[in-house]
Amino acid sequence: MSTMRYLKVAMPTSTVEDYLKCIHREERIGQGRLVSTGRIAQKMDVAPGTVTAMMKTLTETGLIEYEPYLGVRLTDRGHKLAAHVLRRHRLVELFLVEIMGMDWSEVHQEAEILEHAVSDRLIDRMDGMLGHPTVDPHGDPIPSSTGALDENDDPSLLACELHCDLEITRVTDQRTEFLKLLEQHRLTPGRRAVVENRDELTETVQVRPVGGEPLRLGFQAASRILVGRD
Amino acid sequence: MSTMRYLKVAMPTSTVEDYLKCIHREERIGQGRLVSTGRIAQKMDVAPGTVTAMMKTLTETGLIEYEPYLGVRLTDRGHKLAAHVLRRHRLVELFLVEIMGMDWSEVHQEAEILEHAVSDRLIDRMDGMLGHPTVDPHGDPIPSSTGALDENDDPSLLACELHCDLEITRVTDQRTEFLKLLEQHRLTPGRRAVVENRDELTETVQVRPVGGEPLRLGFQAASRILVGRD
DNA sequence: ATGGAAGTTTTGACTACCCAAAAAATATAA
DNA sequence: TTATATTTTTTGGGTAGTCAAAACTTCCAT
Repeated sequence: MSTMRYLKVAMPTSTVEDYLKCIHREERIGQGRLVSTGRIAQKMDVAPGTVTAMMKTLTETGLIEYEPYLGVRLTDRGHKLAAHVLRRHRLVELFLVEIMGMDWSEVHQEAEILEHAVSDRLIDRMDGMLGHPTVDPHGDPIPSSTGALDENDDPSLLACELHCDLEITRVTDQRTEFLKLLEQHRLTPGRRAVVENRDELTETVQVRPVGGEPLRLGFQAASRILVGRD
Repeated sequence: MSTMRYLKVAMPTSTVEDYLKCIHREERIGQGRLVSTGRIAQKMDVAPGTVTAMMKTLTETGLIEYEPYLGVRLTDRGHKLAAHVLRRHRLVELFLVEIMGMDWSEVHQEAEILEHAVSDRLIDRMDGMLGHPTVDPHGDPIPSSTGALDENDDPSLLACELHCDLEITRVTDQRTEFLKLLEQHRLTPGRRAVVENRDELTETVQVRPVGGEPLRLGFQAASRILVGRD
């Protein structure tokens, strides 16, 4: 006899989708360690108790495994659902930039809402229209329609080689103003740049984009710009 | 001294937007008469008591005027908000047909959700991309960004002249299967047709599209196809 | 090893929806 | 004009999501 548990299976609400996205992201940052409810509360900007309550319902729907006082982790179903939301989000972002001509710095907010509203049929059309792209305007990988996601593990400006011509591959910061700054300095995905020096005392990195003025970034900011060699 | 009333002013929920759309439509059908809560309940597919409760909150937010036991009417603010939702809905529908290549018979459902999710900025882009259109794929007029809406008052197949070459201008029925049928018979907005006869006994109308086989429609169905003389 | 500090869960309460069924008002028909 | 049918409102109750603050665990430093 197998131990059966009854799962509530229903269309996930957009709130649930947002929690899953959050747990997915934090799981990656924490390299697979359990994600604490406090961390989720902070990222989702809700009270701690709200998260505990939600974790219980996500457990009942089989989307996460929850260890009280320790934290949570996504189940396979949770991972798959999170990947689908991410796919919608990132395809929408790319669509808004490529087809609608919007600025890469402003599409995140828009996609944050549309990701819950576009149908699979519409998403597939966008996907086709964009030529089955693999990354969004920020260099974030787009999960496949089956939920497969291959994160690149490029180093950030904090870990890459110095004095070496590198390509910006990804920016993992969605704040509009930060993205606008990068755009002004030609530090957007696809462009090339050289890290000229790294200073442990001031905790800054100096990066020079090809055809642009050098920019000095704090370690935190630098860690959100990933680079690869051609 | 003026009689001041405190209004709750907040971002309307998508539920509120749906109620306003419904009242707007029924107000038109009823030619300005008060719309009964029962009718709203039926169209919105909710229990009567639910509507009464919602009418109270819509009154508090200044979107409708509510006369208990008699019915409701939109205020100016209610009209304006309904027109904005309609604008979003209809621009999205046209966008899905023109830019995304979707079928006119299936875009209504999609727009029903997207109308609550697209930002003003995105809607303005769609509007520009489409060349500031005045009607959607079903011939429904698109309200201006200020909320102005000019309904055409073309006759339906039930009221138009017989044996006369007319242009289909609008179809006020969103059921996918009905729209597919019309498409097969070349009875879509922009095409031309002749009403060959109208039978009071069988309550049917025979319409012959140019370049298509004649189709016999019931009075109800016929009343939802509007025509104009070029 | 023990006494805070920090983090987590529980509790009670709130808003925005929704329903079923009882109560009240209005309309209709004899 | 009274009785009945119809419609509307009220009442009590439910779910999803939220917060504040009390209660409880866990962790860490002495």
